[in-house]
Order: sequence, then C-alpha cells, then structure tokens
Amino acid sequence: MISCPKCSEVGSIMKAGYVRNKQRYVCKDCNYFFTLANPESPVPGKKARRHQTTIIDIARSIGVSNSTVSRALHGHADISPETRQAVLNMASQMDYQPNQLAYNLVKSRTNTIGMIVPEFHNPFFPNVIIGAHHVLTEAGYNLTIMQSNESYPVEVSNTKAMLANRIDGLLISLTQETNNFDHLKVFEKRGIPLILFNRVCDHVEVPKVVVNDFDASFSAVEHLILNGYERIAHLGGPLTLLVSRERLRGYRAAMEKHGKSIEENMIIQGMFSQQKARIYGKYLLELENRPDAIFAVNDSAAIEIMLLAMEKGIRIPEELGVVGFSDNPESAYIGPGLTTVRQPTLEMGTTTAEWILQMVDSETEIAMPTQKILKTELVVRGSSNRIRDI
Amino acid sequence: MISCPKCSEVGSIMKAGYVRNKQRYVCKDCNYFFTLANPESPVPGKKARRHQTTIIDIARSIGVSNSTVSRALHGHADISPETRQAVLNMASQMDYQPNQLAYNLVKSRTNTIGMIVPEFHNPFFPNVIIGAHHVLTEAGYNLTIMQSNESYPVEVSNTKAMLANRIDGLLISLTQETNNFDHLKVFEKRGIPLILFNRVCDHVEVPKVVVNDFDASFSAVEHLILNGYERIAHLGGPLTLLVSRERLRGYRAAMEKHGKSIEENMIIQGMFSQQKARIYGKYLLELENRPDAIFAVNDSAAIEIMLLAMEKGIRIPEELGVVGFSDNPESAYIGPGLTTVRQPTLEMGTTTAEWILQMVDSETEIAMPTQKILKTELVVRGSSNRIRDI
DNA sequence: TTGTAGGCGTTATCAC
DNA sequence: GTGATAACGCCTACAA
Repeated sequence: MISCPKCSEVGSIMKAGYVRNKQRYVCKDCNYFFTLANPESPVPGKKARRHQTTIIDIARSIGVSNSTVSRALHGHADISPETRQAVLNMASQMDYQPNQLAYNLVKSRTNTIGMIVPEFHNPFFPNVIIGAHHVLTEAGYNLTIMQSNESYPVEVSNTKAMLANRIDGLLISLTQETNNFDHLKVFEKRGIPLILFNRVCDHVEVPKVVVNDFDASFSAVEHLILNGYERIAHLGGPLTLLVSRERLRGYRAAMEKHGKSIEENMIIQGMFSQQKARIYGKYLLELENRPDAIFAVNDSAAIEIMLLAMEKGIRIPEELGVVGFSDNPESAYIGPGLTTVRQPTLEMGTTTAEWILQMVDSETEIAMPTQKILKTELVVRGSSNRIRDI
Repeated sequence: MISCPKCSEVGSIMKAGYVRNKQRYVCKDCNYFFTLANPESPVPGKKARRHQTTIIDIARSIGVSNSTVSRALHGHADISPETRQAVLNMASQMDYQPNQLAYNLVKSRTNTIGMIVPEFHNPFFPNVIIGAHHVLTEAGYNLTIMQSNESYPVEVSNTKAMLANRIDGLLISLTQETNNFDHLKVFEKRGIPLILFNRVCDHVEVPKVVVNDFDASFSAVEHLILNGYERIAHLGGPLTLLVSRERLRGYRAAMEKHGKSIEENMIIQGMFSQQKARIYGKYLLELENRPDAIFAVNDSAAIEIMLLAMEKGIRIPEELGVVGFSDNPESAYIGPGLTTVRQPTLEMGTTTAEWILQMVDSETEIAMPTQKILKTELVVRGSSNRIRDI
C-alpha cells in the first residue's frame, strides 16, 4: 500500500502518469504529486559523491600541469595561445565549473557582499535591495541577503554567519530591539568593511546612510499645522532606533516653532506592528479630547488609523488629519489618499553599494565618507489637505 | 585644499567634529561626511592581511594538536572534559571564528540554499522569501537570494554563480523571457536538488510548486460572467510562461462554458510592465466596441486599467468590470476595491523550503513529490461586483 | 612558457 | 584520548 509522503494518507493515492520512466502518483487529499524511491539504492550509507571535474582533470587530459591550466583559465599572460586554447576547449568539453569555495579559501575573499535587513513586510527593504543589487551585480559582486526578522538574537547569528562565510563587506539595517552593538564591533576589529543604513546607531564608527528623518518629520508636522490642525499626536517607533528618535525630535521642533503645546499623552512610541498600531490608534481616537491630527511613524500605522477613523465615522481630513512615512503603494489609493514622506529607497541601495565597493576595493585606507543623508519628499494627498476648507 | 570625495567640490567643505580621533569633514554641497586618509599608510601595495586566529593557533597556544582542537570544538566524543574546556576557553579568548569556507571545502556542502527570483517590484516574491526563510533558518540553513531581473542572461549567470558557490540546493522562479533550459539541466546532471516554483516550465523533471492558475483564472472569469459581464477581455502575461498559458486557458474555458464568444482581438499577451499595461489597457478601452470587463494577469495591470478608466470617466463596476491577480496591498484600497486572486505566497515559500530540505538531507533517493498545486482564493471587491445593479 | 611544491583552514582516517 | 597526515580544489612564488 502506498502512502502519501506529505500527509501519510493511504486511501487517496492515484496514479498520475510517468516521470523519468517511473510511475507518478498524486494524493487527492493534499495535492501532492510524487514518485517512489528506487528499491535498489546503491550501497546505502555510502554516498556516491559524484566527481566534479577539477583543474587537475583538465591538466591530465591534455598533459600539462595544473598551474598551466589555472593560468590559462584566468587569462594570465605568459602562456602560449595554443595551450590556452587547448585548455579552454577541454574545460568546456569536460563541463568544468570552477570551485568558488576553493578559490575563496586561497584568496581569502569571496566577491560577495552581505546584507542584513530586519523585515520584508514593507516594500522599503526590497527596494533598497533592488538598488544595491544593481550596483553590485554591475561590479561583478554577489549580494547575499539575510533577514533578522526584527530579532536581536537572529541579527547576531546572521552577522556570525556572514563572518564565517567571509563576505567581503556587510550592509546592515538594525532590528528595532538591537541595543547592544558588540556584534558590529567585531567587523571594525577585523577590518571588514561595514556600512549601516536606515536603521543606524551611534555606537559604532562606520559609514552610515540615512534619510533626513528630522527634516522630513519637521515638514510633515509643519504641513499639518499649516493646514490648520492644532492638536497633533505622534505615533512613533521604538526609541531604540535613531530613526524614531529623529522623527520625534522633528515633531517636537515643528510644534515648538509654531507655538503649539505638546500633550505628552499624545505621543506614543512603540514597536512596529500592525497590531500595536491598531491598539495605539484606538487609544488616541478614544481620548476624551482626541487629537485632530496624527503623524505616524510609517504608512502601515497611518493606514490602520485611517481605517479606524472610518469605522468610527470620523471624517478625514475634515475632523482628522493623517500623515504617514514611506509612501507604500497602497497609500496612494486608500480613502482620500495618504499624505506621506517618500523615501529614496533605490538611492539608499545604490549609495550603500557604491560605498561598500569603494571600501572593499581599496587596498589602503582612503578618504571615506562617514555619513550620507538622503533627501525625502513630502507627498501631499487628501488625508491632510483641508486648506480649502478653512 | 580638501576636496569632497564624492562631488570633488572644494569650496563647500566644512569641519564637522571628530571621529576616531580624526578630523571629520562635511561637504555642504552633496551632504557627504568624510574623513581623510592616513598619509602614513603602512607599506603601500603590500596589503597587511591581518591574521585570523585559526584552529592551529589555538592548538599551539595550549599545546595540543589541531585535530584535538577540531574535535573539542565540535563536541565530538572521545575527548577529556579538561582539554575540551581548555580549548573552548582559548577559542573564545582568542576570538576564534571558524572559517566556513574551509569547512565547506572539505565537506563539500555549504548548508546554504539558493533562491533566484525574477523581480522584487511586487510583494509576491518578498513574501515567498519570508516563508522560505523561516523554514530554512529553523533548519539551520542559510538562504542566499539572487535576482535575475527578468533577464535570461542574468538568470544563467546567477545559476552559474550558485553552482560555483556550491549551494546545496536551488529554488528558482524563471524570468519571463527564459525559453532555454540548459542551465537548469546542469543541476539535474550534477545531482543538485532543484525546485521550480511559480514560474515553472515543463522542460525539466524536478519538483514544482505552483498555484492552480487554471482554476483561479476560470473562477475569476466566471465570477465576471455571473455578474452580468458579456464581452470580457484578457490582458495576459507573456506566453513563454506556463503561468500565463494556464491563465489564458482558464479564461477560455470559462467563456466557453458559459457560451460567450471570444473575440481574439480582446486577448492580449504581453510582458509584465507598468508601461505595457498602460498601452494595452488604452488599446482595449479605446476599441470601437470596447469590452465591458477585463481580466488582467496581475494587479499592477489591473490597477493601471482602473486608473485609465477613471481618467476616461468610465464607471467601475457599472460600465467596466476589472479583476486582477495577486492581491497586492494597494488592491484593497484603490477605487471601489479591486477584485483579485489571492495567492498563498507564504505557503509557497514554506513548501518549497520544506521540499528542498527533504531532498538535500536525504542520502539516498526518496519518495519525492513532483508537483504541488497550492490553492488560491478569489477576493471579491467593488471593481467587479454589480450583481445588485442587475 | 611551463612545472614543482607549498599553502589556504578544516575534517577524517589512521595509528599510537 | 590524542596526534600525524592526507585530503578538499585552487593559486602562486620560485625553479627550470
């Protein structure tokens, strides 16, 4: 009796054609298609590691030494055109694929840049990746990406893995819970190029690429004020992040400049999460004397607030102004449109990539920028635009 | 005179504090912060490759052999607790980091799964990555991601890089222009586990993970028909992709089942791109006898069509029904809401990951599923829902 | 122009 | 229990 390798169901197995001359089955229950193992498996336990053709194989088959082959393959000078051709021919004939592992071991460089990002839920980091990927690929580098999932332990283990894999340089954006930075100092100590981007910290002296969070936040809040909003709340991110602190600072500065009193219970700093955004949003909108505008740390939170407001019948922008941060795709389409701060994500990717290449390629220490502040842009949409109503 | 390393500007350099005891400068022009190189760089050209502490260093410092150290580090049996402790202590004291490269070379496995995706613009692949990443990390594997950028040559070079880096298994989703599959057959020949997902092809006999494109497409179109739409157009993807062909097939089947005549000039197959979607959408909406509904191959295209319709004053869903595919975040918020097919992206990630682990971990051939068809779900929103109007 | 030999950092197989 | 020593696949002085 055949049982499904996935759900172990026995009754629902049906034949489903052939593949590689073997009967194919499908489990009607869980949709699995599968074939059966060969009963006569060769010498079980003794894994027959199939031999990959190496440089030595090529050498032997055309009667030269391995160093000659090596030189031919790398187009070194001082090698006769005939031998080079012979080697090249034989290489492709034998389907030779260089073993990057061995190469890396002896050269002790991997031609690979590592990148650690905290999350993949928002389009922000994918976009940064697009930018960095483009530059690195052009330069002949690989990009290997890891995801810390907003977890400090995972971030530490990621950096260890990067170290162990001997990446040539690392681009990292910290998790929202990272407040110990020893795992980054290791890179400094080892002389491995490191760049922080977006989610940076002060505790380590390496180049950083950020956006002008303070200015962006300032003008976002000022924009609300200029639209006649008086009692503006701030739904901020975790204060472990410099990003959050800067945005908070911008908020305060704008409020002060315009002589608005800040009610401290209208400032909430919390972790990034849909759930939290909803909880805090609810709190704010149910305050006895609720705010007439909310500046949120990101678009997800802002949208959550808009949805809440709609549920409660609070009109946007008449009764409540909302501004977000990031310009997610959905922000253009929700309700009256969400006013938000557009971030130069692609540029952040290309900039970090260009810098890390500079650092990696330079034999000796060179003039290295220590910080780049990219410019954001306030995208005004309906959620905050009530100038016409005043 | 100091010039900015980025923009070469000379006049706009200002001092900006200190970093690592060196004067820091900022270029007011382009926002670069930088420090200057040390003039007394040590023996230029002779890169002082700093020695990483190896297993041998540890061995020497406590007077044992390297094999003993190796064994202690890996918790092998047959080693006295004292030596083990001594080794472990010394290792952390000397800040030892194992060289994964060397390890990989001798074990000829890398504990790394590769993944090649065609694009990062839609949230689809990032979500698949989230799923796969989760499973692989749990299992102690690394995930290294590459992006082919919808380019066949890049895809080929990506697979080569994966091969050279000796990944233990590969997950791949093809580009829209891939129609030669030799680069995949290499994996079969070498016995390297390979799984195709989402963008699959028939030309290679490996496990595949897809969604029920035919059924999804069928019910999307049937849904339109049941809402009283008569002349339904299909804006499809490139026919190189099985995905596109399946969706087209579903469209035709639904139309036929309900006795609707298919007008061939209302079927357009094209590459995925915002621009193309706009061009084709314009064509369709400006046809003399324009369709009363459009089923698009993805949400980006569908949204482009909705925007076009709005520009033209065509009312949705009254005069035009629209259905997309993928359920992007913005689809919930645009206009009356976009009816679309939700894909189980996370599950696609976890499934492929689980399978590749099975394939990688098994010493001998095992019962391997050959195909899994994940179920989609039609999310009905305002863009197609005019039953109440009929 | 080509070959020889040593080394990159580990693990594994023997001996002892 | 522990220690030589041979792989793993490749590069590169140095020799020839």
